[in-house]
Amino acid sequence: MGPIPKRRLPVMADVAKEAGVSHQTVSRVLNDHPNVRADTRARVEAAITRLGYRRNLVARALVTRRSRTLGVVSFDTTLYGPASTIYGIEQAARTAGYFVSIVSLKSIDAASVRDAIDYLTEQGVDGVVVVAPQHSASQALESLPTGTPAVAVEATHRADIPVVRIDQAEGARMATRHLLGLGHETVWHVSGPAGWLETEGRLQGWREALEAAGRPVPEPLAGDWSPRAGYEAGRSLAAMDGVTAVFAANDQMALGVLRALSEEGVKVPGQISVVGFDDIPESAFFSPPLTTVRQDFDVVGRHCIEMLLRQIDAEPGPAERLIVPPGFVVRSSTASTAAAAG
Amino acid sequence: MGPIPKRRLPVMADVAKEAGVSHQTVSRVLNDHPNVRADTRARVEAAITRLGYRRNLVARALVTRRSRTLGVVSFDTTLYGPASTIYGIEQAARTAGYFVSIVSLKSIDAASVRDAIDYLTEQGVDGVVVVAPQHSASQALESLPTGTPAVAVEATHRADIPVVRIDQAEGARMATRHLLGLGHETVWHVSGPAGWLETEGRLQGWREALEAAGRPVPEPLAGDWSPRAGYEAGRSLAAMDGVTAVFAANDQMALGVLRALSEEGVKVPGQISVVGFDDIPESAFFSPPLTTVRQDFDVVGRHCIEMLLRQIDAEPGPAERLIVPPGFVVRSSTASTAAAAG
DNA sequence: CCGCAAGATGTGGTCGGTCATGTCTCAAGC
DNA sequence: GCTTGAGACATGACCGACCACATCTTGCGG
Repeated sequence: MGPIPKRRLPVMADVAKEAGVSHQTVSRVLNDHPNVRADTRARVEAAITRLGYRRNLVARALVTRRSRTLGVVSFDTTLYGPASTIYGIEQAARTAGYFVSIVSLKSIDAASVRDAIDYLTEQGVDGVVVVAPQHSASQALESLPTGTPAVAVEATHRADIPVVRIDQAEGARMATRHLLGLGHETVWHVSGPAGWLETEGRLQGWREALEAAGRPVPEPLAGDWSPRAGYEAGRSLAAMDGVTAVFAANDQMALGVLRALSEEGVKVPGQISVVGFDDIPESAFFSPPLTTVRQDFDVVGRHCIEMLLRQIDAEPGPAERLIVPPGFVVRSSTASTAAAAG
Repeated sequence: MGPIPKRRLPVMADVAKEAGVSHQTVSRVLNDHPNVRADTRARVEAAITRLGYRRNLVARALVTRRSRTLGVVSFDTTLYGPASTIYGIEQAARTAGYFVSIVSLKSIDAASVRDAIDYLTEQGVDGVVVVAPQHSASQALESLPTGTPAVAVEATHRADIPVVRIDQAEGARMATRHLLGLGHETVWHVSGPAGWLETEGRLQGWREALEAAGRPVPEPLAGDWSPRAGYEAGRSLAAMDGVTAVFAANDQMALGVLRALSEEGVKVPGQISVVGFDDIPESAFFSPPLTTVRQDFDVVGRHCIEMLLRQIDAEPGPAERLIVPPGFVVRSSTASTAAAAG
């Protein structure tokens, strides 16, 4: 036996020859058209397995103008939120028979988002979901050519692009009301970085809940989602007088706050109650286990795909806006002031 | 004005007509060939921007037989390790001008890995990186047609597929030696789930370090990477006598251990020292901050792409095996037994 | 002023599928 | 027996790029 001849992969014509039919019939079998006799179909299928034929989706995409690939633009896929959202997106897309091509940005200016979308468009994606909840990203969507199926997570300025978002303000309200309900006079807030839609939604909900209860609104401490930022905010908080309740804009920062307070000898929830946002898998095991707002990222991802596919398949109707309600998980990082006093 | 005519996107021929040249010249400008006169080039470029032309990469892929897309198969992209690795992969791929198509598996049997690879191959990816460090995945790679550029993270049975991996055993040895060096008689281990290569590497390193020092090797407690599993292991450990040092196979489980010990009133590191593995961003802020083995996932991702591209561009040489050394970060969850005694 | 090589540009075929259309067979209906 | 029509299959054009090769320009030496 000589060396195996380096032959190219079999194509449809090869299968056709092998089965003694035309390439068109092979195509019909592949796309299971009704008008193929059972024995012909069997012969073709046998030829396919015999040759190990795989259809070339690139060629198919060229003529159908459908790549069956969806593009995802995201910011920092290392964070729990984006990672989970993308996971949901990928699962839903694949069960629908779509591929997912991902671009994760390290910088969040409008230009890079635009570039990313261009890049994906050039590749011929059938639609795009943008998971970059910053103003800059939201602006970048404006330059998207009309008619390109797209879905935004959190928000966009464009009225013709559907949006899936979690009700951030409501989550913040739940957190704040919970603390107020425990008897705290007011609630301090460690916010996310500027420019993020989540940051604003959570700030707004927190402020609203405070104002609705006629409580003073302390100056928020700005963080950047990292545990370190939370830690620094925690140290400042510990040094201040009269702080009894803190609402951190995410669980990682809440962890930092917890750490700082523990180092300063401040008891949680004895002296200060802490609430987070996200419900990452770790938060149930913080010291103490964290009371937090639950976000269902999975659900967000699935809805994105649903809405995107609807746009691709159907005629464009009015752009939907889907708002996913957050949940609230009470654990041991919050307590009533009565208990604290006692 | 009537409705805007629904015109298709401009193609090369349109640009050619607009610029008064042939499509071939447009192609030459696009691929910046040398033999085009400067003014012709300028005219073509002007036409391109005027028409808003974007080259159709699908058509290009059909004839060049290069999709400039890389496939990634991964298990649970929600976990910090895979997520970070994929992030590194994506960044490196994009700077090299490649797209990344991701398939994340929810079940880890060989069949699904095989399906995923098939799926990607059909789509015409130029290469595949498999980030599924389980035996099953490793086995699935065996059926990969020879000649398909591929890289495995952690391991594979195939000698012709390059591997990038972090030296798990060495990391475990570092952790164990560190604890032994602090005077602990032996070290308990909370391991990962069966079937994972990391689980085995870490078990092996831990056992080796113990045996090298002539210490007894306790029965490991099996976990599943989750904080909850760590928590349960922690409770068992707290109920046992003579436990002074615990090495958890990842940081999340270490967190669970920490939590359980704290609930049982066991002081860390006063009575028991705990070491983790991964160095997730949170671990520096655990209570107490976690001593752990640092894995450079980013670096792994980058190396994967480097090796994959080398395979795609160059002739296949011998398969490389790259072993990335782990780091070790000492924080406050470990202490010497002397201190504990005192 | 011609020849000729190098440079600039055009022509047609090709990648591997799908789609529209055409041909052929065969049974039902008059 | 002949039309008719539907089912089964084949043929050729086409998607939009790249590539090999042909052709037309140039510039320069003799």
